[in-house]
Amino acid sequence: MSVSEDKTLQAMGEDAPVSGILSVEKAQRMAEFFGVLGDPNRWRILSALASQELRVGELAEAVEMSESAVSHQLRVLRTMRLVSYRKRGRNVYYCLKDKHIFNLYQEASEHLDEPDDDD
Amino acid sequence: MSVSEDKTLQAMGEDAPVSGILSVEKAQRMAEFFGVLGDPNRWRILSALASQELRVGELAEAVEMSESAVSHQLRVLRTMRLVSYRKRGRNVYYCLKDKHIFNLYQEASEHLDEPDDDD
DNA sequence: CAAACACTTGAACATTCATTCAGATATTAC
DNA sequence: GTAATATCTGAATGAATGTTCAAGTGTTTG
Repeated sequence: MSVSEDKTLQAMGEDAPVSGILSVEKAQRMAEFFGVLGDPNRWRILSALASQELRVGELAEAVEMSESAVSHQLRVLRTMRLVSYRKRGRNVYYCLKDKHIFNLYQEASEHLDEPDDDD
Repeated sequence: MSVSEDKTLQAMGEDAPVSGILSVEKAQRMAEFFGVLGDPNRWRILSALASQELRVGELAEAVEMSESAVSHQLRVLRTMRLVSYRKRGRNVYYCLKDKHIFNLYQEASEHLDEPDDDD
């Protein structure tokens, strides 16, 4: 990326100075990331991992999904670096990778809890 | 990552005290909201509105989409209360509804820009 | 009034995506 | 070694989703 780094409100449009529109590439990356958070079962998995490290089997039982389905979703979450894991024997323990997920959750919650001023 | 002393962390699991898992309903609402942000064209629309209020036609031209497609997406964004609008004559002006979108963008950017410590 | 304009809506189509199911890999137990 | 356990993977199926196209509102202009 040739342009300066983004930290603020202005950052959103700095890729296209004239119209202030996100570049297709950046928009794509944003969409991919948020799309991963666009599934209820993935949120349940993430929330389960918020309190403790869990094995795949425990995770499957906790969120009431098949182990296969959980494994598939964990791969997606791994790809987006939302979870990390460590292998011990034939078990694999997963946990949240960083704190961004909490901030995103909080920000979304605030938005969803906001009253409808006007519509 | 550490578990205690983070109230946002606790909030994520407060619906299900035992296992700390988000309720199906809450997970569903989260997924619906983030799912809306899981499309590149919607991000381009939002970024276009970040700098200025725009009509549907202008928006369509700016993001290089058909007016119909833009209108469809604006309905989705309206449903999630991410944009608001005002009618003037036969024109409809759209703008961003609140600042949460900026915080979400920034948080996601930080996450995406993070180096891969381990994998 | 009719025509042009701005925007919205509904159905159809193509694509994407999450789960299931069967099988594969890898580790531990006997 | 074989059996059992834990997880992963690939193909297939069904559901969800975004765009296009055509038609539908509502508003302004001549």
